[in-house]
Amino acid sequence: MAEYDPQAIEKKWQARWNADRAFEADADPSKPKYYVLEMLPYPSGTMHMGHMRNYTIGDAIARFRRMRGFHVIHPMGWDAFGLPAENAAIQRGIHPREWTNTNIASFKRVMHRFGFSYDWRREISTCEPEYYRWNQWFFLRMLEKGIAYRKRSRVNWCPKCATVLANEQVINGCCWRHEDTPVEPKEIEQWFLRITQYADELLDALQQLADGWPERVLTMQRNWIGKSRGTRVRFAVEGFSGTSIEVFTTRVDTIYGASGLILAPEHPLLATLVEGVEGHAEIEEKLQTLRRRLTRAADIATAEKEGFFTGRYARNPFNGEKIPIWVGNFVLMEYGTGAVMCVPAHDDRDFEFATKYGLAIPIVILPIEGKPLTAETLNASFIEYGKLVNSGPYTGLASDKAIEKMSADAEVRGFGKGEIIFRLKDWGISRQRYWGTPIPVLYCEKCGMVPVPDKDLPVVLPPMAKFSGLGESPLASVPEFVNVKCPKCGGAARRETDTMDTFIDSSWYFYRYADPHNDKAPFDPALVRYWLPVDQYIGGITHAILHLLYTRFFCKVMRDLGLVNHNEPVQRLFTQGMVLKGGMAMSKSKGNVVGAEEMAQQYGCDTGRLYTLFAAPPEKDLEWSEQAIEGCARFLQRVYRLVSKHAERLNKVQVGSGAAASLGSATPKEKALLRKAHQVLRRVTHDFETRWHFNSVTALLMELVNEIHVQEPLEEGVRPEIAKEVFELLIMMLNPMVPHLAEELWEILGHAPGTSLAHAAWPKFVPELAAEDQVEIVVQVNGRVKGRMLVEAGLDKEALAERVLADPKIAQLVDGQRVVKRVAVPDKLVNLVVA
RNA sequence: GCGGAAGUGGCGGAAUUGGCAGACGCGCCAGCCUUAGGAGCUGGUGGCCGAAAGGCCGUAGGGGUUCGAGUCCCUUCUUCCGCACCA
Repeated sequence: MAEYDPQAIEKKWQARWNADRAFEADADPSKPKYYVLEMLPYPSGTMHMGHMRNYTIGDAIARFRRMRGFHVIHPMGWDAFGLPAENAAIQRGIHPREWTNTNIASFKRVMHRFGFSYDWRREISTCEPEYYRWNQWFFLRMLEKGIAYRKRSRVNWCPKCATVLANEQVINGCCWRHEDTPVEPKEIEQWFLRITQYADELLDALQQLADGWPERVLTMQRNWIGKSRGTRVRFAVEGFSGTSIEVFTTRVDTIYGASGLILAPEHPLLATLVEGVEGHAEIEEKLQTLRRRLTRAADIATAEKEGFFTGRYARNPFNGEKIPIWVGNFVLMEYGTGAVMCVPAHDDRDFEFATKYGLAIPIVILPIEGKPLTAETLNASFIEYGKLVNSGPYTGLASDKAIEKMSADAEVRGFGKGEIIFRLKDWGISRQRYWGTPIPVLYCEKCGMVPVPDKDLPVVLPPMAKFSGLGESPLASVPEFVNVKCPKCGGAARRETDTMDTFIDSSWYFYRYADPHNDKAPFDPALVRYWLPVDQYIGGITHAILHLLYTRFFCKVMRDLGLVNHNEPVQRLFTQGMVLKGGMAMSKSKGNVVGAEEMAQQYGCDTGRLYTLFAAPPEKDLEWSEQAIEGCARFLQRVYRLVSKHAERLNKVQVGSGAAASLGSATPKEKALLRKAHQVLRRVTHDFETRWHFNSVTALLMELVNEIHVQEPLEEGVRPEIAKEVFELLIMMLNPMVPHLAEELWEILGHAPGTSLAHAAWPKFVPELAAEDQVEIVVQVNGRVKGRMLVEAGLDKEALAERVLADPKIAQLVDGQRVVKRVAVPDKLVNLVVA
């Protein structure tokens, strides 16, 4: 008998699928569609089993859905722009395109080697002009709508390289190539996308995603958007008529307790304020120190609070009180107004600051219940809502009422208003890098900023010979690229030399899959209407915030452009766990990778697929074990041997009428086999449809195989058509997970050569076949298991209790005791409560 | 600090709605087969007591609801993850 030869089998079936175009599907409104999407990879390094887990899960789902009769779109592509390609160019002298394309070729080879059921006609690569021209097109549309705009913003600057560094190139506050050189902040003009315009909608729509997205992803997005309701209040500065400082607070009810204002060290007003103040030079120096610490400290959050008095005072607009203006390292310029009021009695941070620097700590909120606060007993701030005291006309109000009233009053009196602010900031997309999408605008001496007309798209990334990693945006060093004529006036103009953040590429790529070769538009809306939104997205938790927020934002922009008619791009999201080796995520630098190709070489990809599905539920991390994988290899061998052994007897037999019809005449062995097979089928189908616990699915299939072994020899007491039906059930259930072996066994069992299982109909669960004739009833006395007995299945509560009590052995258990209560659960148990 | 997830044998992990805890696999033990085994097959494998029958204990700790709790409620502890001086 032939042994299981995964290498030969896998090669054979991959060639067959390829020849049959088995996984190609075109839009067909008469059929239900299903969009399974795995996050597109950044092609870098070698593929390891950590990568493969993602695709294996997606492939199992795609294959299952096909068998369920869906028209499945399952595409793959490459997130091909990015910094590592450019770094490789700098370090090894390879062009980024060459480096990237080599990696893509290698990734693709491995994916083919694993037999993933992709429709390769839809493959995209984001670094090709055919793709990124549409990034440019979207950018121009956003420019028209005022969503894209320019403003000055801070970047990391390495003085030695004389270049801008990406965040990833900053290590411990220093340049990645000059580890002793601190990065300096530098302000340059950059492009932004107004994602904040959609902040409210991005937040609110999370509710609709509650069913299909993991709770923690929703929470992370919610926190990232960070909606906060509060009040903006303007404090006039003493001695500067017309100059005021605005603060944002969520607790305007505590404002009578403000004993100071604290500004962020970068606050723009500071320069004016401290000018001419006594000890000005000293103050300037302190400011410089604080600012430097802010840029350098890796752990700002845990840093001790530091600050100093500016020498100036402001007036609390509510009570006219004069309060000192301070600078504090813990006040963030990026959030709110970059200035806070200091209410030590009712804010932890202010309390710490005030205690350190001796600011007053007036109490203005008292707890509703419990002991009132006094200055003597106050050893920490009281931050909860309560009742106002010492607050002028607001004294006696509850916090929530006071906030409402005081915000309204501030507006009436003209020094503030209620406001909602977000933590979310606009998306800075300018990158001073080469390997990305050129931003399609130019700057004309006469006309200023001019968008590149649509007809001139794409703005093609010029080939570059040298990558020094020095200087500003690399594109600035290519005169043929930079120097152009203004499309408006024909005069001299120069191109924008920055490229786009690569998150743009991944924000809409899965729309392009629906219509990947369209050269008139990013996609045909009709095709997108059919295929989108994505039914199931699968990827790592690492993208829980940025990618998934940006893609939601893009969807809403496309909707407002009239390109799509849905509000959310992804209906269900699944975040799979990582693959660990030695407790750590696989990575080349840690030297703990299990290469996908090596793995396929040693065991075959089906074994690798099965192991990644079996070793842990898909959402949990999975520790790679060389020992445990042997178990999966053994199981597949066992299945192969089992089917081969019976093939000769079974492969001429027709299965068709179905076993259900002949149930009445079935032998005990046949009944046992069919029962197990259908019990397993019921649970496997449920798992494939809802929660994808492939580990449990695999265990069930192992149980079925064990049951078949128990019923051996099948030649005695099992008709071939029944045996064959059971084998077919097993093979079809295996197909989504180990498709190559399943196809081979299908053929061995007598199906015409090349009859692919890819579109075979998923077997139908037959309840009568799964039903037990007899069930073992657990008999409990006072909740403790005391015995078991076999009864016919389906007895109702009363009948079951009667049957159990009629049994002499059971009667003995409660002999002489009074049964005060009988609890019966049909087909499960009887609990006798005795006094 | 805030938010999220989770704690079950030596290990990975099972356990639809509250109903036999430990399925399935790894490892380990014993046996069979074999010239040999890092192959295959059979049986065993939560702890304690017991020759056995059987009994007691057991899902991080404590308490509760219930005829019955890994599952529900309260509480304490631990671990992992995310955000983190967000005013």
